[in-house]
Amino acid sequence: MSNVTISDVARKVGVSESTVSRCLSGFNVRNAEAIRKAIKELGYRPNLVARNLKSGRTGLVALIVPDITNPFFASIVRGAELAAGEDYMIQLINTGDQPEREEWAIQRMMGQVDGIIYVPSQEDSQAMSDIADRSLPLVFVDRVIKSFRSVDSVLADNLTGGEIATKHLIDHGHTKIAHISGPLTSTPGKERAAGYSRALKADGIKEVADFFVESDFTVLGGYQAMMSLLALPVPPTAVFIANNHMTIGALKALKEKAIKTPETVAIIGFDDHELTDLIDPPLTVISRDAHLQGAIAMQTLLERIKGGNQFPPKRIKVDVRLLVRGSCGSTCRHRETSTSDTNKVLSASTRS
Amino acid sequence: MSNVTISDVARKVGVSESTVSRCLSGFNVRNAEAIRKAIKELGYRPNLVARNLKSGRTGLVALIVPDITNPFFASIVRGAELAAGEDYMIQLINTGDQPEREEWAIQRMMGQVDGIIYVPSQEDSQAMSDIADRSLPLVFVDRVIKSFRSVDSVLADNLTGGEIATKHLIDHGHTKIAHISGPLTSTPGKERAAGYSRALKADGIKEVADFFVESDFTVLGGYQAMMSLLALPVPPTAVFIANNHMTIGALKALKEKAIKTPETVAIIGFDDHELTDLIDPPLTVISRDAHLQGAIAMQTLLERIKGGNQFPPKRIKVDVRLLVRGSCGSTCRHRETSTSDTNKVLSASTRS
DNA sequence: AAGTTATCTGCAATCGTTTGTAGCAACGGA
DNA sequence: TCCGTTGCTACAAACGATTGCAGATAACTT
Repeated sequence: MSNVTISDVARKVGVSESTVSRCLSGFNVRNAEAIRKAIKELGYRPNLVARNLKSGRTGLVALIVPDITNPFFASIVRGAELAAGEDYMIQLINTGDQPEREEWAIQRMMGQVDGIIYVPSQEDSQAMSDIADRSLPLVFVDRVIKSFRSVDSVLADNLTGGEIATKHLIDHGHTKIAHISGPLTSTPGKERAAGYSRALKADGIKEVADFFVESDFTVLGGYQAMMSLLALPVPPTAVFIANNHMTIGALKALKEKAIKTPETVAIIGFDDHELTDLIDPPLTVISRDAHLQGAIAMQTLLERIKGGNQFPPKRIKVDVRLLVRGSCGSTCRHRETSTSDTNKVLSASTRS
Repeated sequence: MSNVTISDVARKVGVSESTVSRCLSGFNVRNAEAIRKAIKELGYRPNLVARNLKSGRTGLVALIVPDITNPFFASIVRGAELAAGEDYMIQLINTGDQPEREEWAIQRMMGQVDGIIYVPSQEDSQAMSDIADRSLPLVFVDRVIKSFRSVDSVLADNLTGGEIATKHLIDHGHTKIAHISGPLTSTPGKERAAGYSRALKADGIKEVADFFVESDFTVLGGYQAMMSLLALPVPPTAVFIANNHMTIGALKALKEKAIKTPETVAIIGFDDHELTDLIDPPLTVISRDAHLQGAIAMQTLLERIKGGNQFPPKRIKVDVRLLVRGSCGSTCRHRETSTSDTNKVLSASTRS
């Protein structure tokens, strides 16, 4: 109960409320000492809600993500928080990839936050019609909604990632290369699949329809997809899997079938994990700096909050790199390939 | 910019602001239809900040955790969010286990949220003096601050967990059993270590000072602790490790030294992980339902927000269970041992 | 000492809602 | 016909802070 107000303090000291207020905001005030004493004695804390009403800003930023339990999104959130500093607090919402919940969240957040960082589930969501009208600052992360071309976004270089991953498998002599993709209605699902196709085409390998399985970015989906690949008359000898959850599912399938990796089936995943180098064999993956991605998103949002629409929409792509471990049959020596070095600058300022 | 206010709507329809307000809160109003139409046309959304100022509540609950990147805390947050429903939103703060940041967070949250769910880093934190004065509802999760005996808390049954873990190693014939513990200044660190000691004592095994390494719940700490154990003249044949991060570090150490698990050193961890059954060997752990723990915490907090101090402080303990996999030398058949089944229903597990 | 600044103070309006109170009309029962 | 009830409505006062403005006091200047 925040029952002690600024007027209690004022009364106790014998000055007006405005004097106390000014004292708090750093102005020179005659009885500053007495005021500070009274504040301490009464245990007064300014009511931020009232302050915000007057100032028109809330100091809150909404972070709408599919599932904080996914370490990748957790890192994004962490990075965003670090970049927010002390001025902005984070309001977290998990959507579970349910469009209705996303819509609800957006509606609820409007008028309550100063801006939104949003990882939408589908490229054709309708949840956003209002947000544009009311010009609430918004940044897409990891995925975008197609109809909002003029909104800032911070994506990974998925196309290049998919390409590098597939090329890596080709370089190991594979030609029967499958892809377990995410939903093609989502940005990363679509782009990584495009990278896969492009790499195959570049090496003149014909795409086999059976080798392309569209799944749903979940553990179960990855499991089922891998099972269906293994059941093919001519199964693939290598699989590129489009995200971390599906990779886990696929590995469970391989383990269940007692199929050897990388001897029988080589595996390359997308997005790293704390434990990827402890599993057997250590997993080769395409990785990116999720912290950085979250930090850039927050930074962009804050600029937008401050600057309004002064500058044109940004479309930022974060680097992707190949972490070679054991699951494609390479040596375990870590080799890293990076798409470019353009955003190392931000990296330096946002790291803990 | 939330520039369209309730008075714009009122003016457009030709009624007073209060009529619009009442219409929004479900009262019978003559021009209800016209009002709804005007709201839609103008794109009016009530300013929640103003509403909150009047009502005195914010609809916000702070969740202060050490690190959302730890899947265990992520699950707690997720569980808490689900239990919050649509009435309360979550404000997330990562402290990185830094006491100053915890204190800052608490100060900042007061007067901004209706309640706090808090995972403190140390049992003797000073951050909390104000919170008690101002009787802001509070629930501790996973860890407590000693000087606040009269605050609700939702802990795991760490003592039993440590006991079961150690007993499991004893049952496999081990006598040279080490423990890598968390900080003894934290609740789970202390209690799990106590469980370890109790189990050894129960079987008449003498505690060896060298086999008890106090670490810090981090990956690096676990790595170093395991290294020091391996460097002993007589190294242990089994190790109970007090949390997931340290277990990862310890496994890296074992892998680096090419030491076989469970043949040379058996390992049992605390807290499960998505990938624990994919690593080699699959990891035997003590586990608990983090989702549930978060959900109970939120539920308790909401009761406290509604009911004030009507009921005495709750100290809830969540069950712990043993997941037997391969890292202690058992068969891979999943066996589960649970401390009890009392808290399948949320409200059933209250202990004084 | 008088005039001019500079510095501080209190009053009152304001942010956008909600809500108690009193007024007003319509309606029905006697 | 008159009065009591019902059902809405508008007015205005909150909620707890910030801030423009004008007045008051102090501090200089000459």
